[in-house]
Amino acid sequence: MGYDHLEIEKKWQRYWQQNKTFKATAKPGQKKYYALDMFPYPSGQGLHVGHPEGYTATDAMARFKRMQGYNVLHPMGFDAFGLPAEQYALKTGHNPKGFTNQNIDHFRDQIQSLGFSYDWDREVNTTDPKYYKWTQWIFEQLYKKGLAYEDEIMVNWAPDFMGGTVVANEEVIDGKTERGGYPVYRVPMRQWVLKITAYADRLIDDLDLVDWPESVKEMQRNWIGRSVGAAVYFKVAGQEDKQIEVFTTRCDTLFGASYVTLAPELDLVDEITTPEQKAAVKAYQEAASRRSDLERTDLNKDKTGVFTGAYAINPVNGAKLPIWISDYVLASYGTGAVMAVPAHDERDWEFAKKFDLPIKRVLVGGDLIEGAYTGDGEHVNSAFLDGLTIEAAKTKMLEWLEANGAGQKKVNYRLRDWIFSRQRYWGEPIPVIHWDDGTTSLVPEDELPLTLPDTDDIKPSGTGESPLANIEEWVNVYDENGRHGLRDTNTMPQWAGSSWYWLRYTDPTNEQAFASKEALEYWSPVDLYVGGAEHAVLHLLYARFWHKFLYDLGVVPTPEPFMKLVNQGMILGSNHEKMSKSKGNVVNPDDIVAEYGADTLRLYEMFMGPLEESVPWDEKGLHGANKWVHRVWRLLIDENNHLRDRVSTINDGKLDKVYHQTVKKVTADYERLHFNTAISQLMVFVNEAYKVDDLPVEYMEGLVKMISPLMPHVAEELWQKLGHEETITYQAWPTYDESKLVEANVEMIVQVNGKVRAKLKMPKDADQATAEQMALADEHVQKFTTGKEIKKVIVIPNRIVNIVVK
RNA sequence: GCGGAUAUGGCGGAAUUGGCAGACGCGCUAGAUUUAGAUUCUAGUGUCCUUGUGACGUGAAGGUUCGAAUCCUUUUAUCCGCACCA
Repeated sequence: MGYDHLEIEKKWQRYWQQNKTFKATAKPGQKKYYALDMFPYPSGQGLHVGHPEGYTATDAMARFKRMQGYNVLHPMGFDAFGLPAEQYALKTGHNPKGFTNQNIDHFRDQIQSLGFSYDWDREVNTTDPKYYKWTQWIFEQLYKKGLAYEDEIMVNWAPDFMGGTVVANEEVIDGKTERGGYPVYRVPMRQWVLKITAYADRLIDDLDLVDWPESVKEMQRNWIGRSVGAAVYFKVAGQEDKQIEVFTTRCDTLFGASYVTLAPELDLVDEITTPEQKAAVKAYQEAASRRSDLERTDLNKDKTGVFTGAYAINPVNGAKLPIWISDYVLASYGTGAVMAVPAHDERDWEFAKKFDLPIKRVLVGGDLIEGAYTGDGEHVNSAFLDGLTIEAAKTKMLEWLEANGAGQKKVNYRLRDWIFSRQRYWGEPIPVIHWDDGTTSLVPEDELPLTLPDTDDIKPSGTGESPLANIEEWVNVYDENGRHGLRDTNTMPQWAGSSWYWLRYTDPTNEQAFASKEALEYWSPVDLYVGGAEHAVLHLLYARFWHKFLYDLGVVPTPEPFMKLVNQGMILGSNHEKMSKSKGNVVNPDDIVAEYGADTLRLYEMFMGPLEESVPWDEKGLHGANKWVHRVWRLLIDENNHLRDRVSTINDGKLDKVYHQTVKKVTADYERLHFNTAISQLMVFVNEAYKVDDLPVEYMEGLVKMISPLMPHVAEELWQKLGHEETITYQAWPTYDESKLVEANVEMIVQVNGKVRAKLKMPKDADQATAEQMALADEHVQKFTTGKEIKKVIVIPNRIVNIVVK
């Protein structure tokens, strides 16, 4: 009878649960390690093989760190507000709560079947009022600090989506909703907005504090899009009370400005347009407003625009510049106005060519017939800037602008404030009351959580408001003086609950605070955070924003939440394509666990390749992983399920070197999350162990410990068979002896002109002369050296001898 | 268009500092065990040829170096992100 995964995995999962083996308790004085997974949205489809990849990596780290003496926090929870549940509710007329909780139970069962060492007493669920009480509390603190405000803004209105809802910019793809593909229109609406832009600089600068993939940092920097430049003020000729503020990163080219361009949507356009141009401007504005963003960018190779009839005065030389409108200038970026320098900006150059506007060179270099010159060079035709290069000219121009009140240094961001309201039922209600007298107030903190009304009557309101608007007994409120008001019917976006959950895990049942100061100080920050690359910007930016806000309030101890971030790669279908139902290449982890066991799945997913890379699923590879699980078992256990006689205290020394090498490599590789190479080293060790007669019990215990982070069930069972009663979870990690790795003789490579010609045993640390002499004396080497002049001999001790001949 | 990443046998991948390219696994070939299959065990497995003590070989082309998968320049392909951001 061999290894029976069904019986053994169930046995140890039960043991861990009954003994609360992984319960984490803050122990001041003991070093801690916080290993975190991005918590899942519990979809109706259940777990996907992609989920266990990241989960196994953090779990292996958690188990490894426990054995190294760390007090480990390794929690799991559910990000359970979200669209599918709401859609289900609208379709079936049931409350999404029951459906969501069912899905959570299913997910939890699936996750538990994989043997992860989570402390389930710390499970969080974003839809639990005890949890979202604190999501609402954080919103209220933002409101009190002026970082949550209502504004009439252009939003993405999707009237056919969910009975009409507003979606965030990032949820719009090619003018359609990311989910469902419904058309999106830009309309003004009153929305809750969070002032994430107030944190723009710190969100960029503090990226230097964390150990994250460079690609993610770069994406965040680009998303925030900080650009340093200048605001320059242009007076409108003949209307001296009117001023146009432009933003430029190239104030050094101000002498080369030949016209000014405004976004067609600007109010100022109507004020300055001359009567003769009114009709043309009006027509252009209408045409532009009808074009979607897509048409204004992707599809638009050709520049369009209309002259307003008005002129602006260049503050630096008094030149009269025509004012145009064009949709290549975006109202949403900067001030919606640019000074056009066609000689040194490609867009301006194209526009000037098309409308035959003057192109004035102010920098030496390039050919202005061909296109704009954007490189560096000496300035010309620029009065006090002549002879300077770009950087020096910028500084000097800024000084001039400031001294003359014509402009100043300015920083601009691409990042916009975060539209925070959704017109949905299944989200955290925004705890705000709008009174009939026009005032607005927060739901008092001691009345939180403001819970969702428990109703099956969830229908679109039809007005653009959420289904909550239909529920009169919830919406209508009266204060102690009988004053009537209406609750805000907006709910928060799904990002809200996930913007602080790692803090809640540190103290998940606290009713006085979102977490105690002691718990936060002990467990913060998260040491390792693993999740998909799709969250590189949004989740991670919002999470950092909230964390920093709480840091400023003095309620969390670190400026950044996640010290090390790793994006696991995708597991592709066996056809190298992304797994999807329509392609029929989806693998269900339940089937793998049933057939091969969780240990095999875990081992295979970690052996497939580097954690960060996307790798195709391979049934044969999975089978190979299973073979190795059995191979380890058989190494130690005989056909009668007893420990083999070969495992004893006898050590003939044959495994010394490879064992110590293995401990060294596996320890270092686990530390770097290089599980695939750690596993390959363990395979090498097992292969060697099969070749010898005596298996020292010390080494076998070391082996079982080293496989335990990856294959915990089989490791527990083997540990028990080795005669131990306690779980392997808290056993000390094996150590290695550096002296066992070195031998008296080393093999040195002898090259002639860089080509390997011999491999010679030499005494360790043989000096240069000895090594050279031995190499030259070698018979085979001589075949390549005789009759040739030896120019040089390079000796790298204990490694290589390279003989250069001619 | 801009930015980032990747490219190594039939496949997944390894090579921590510029020092034996292809560890480990899959697959394949041959043999052993087995009634047979599965399993297990042993040996072999980059390409080429004149089978050697050989030549070539890390997307392509150059370069630096005694020595390059690794460093530099150019280039191609794929993936990801952004995209008239002034």
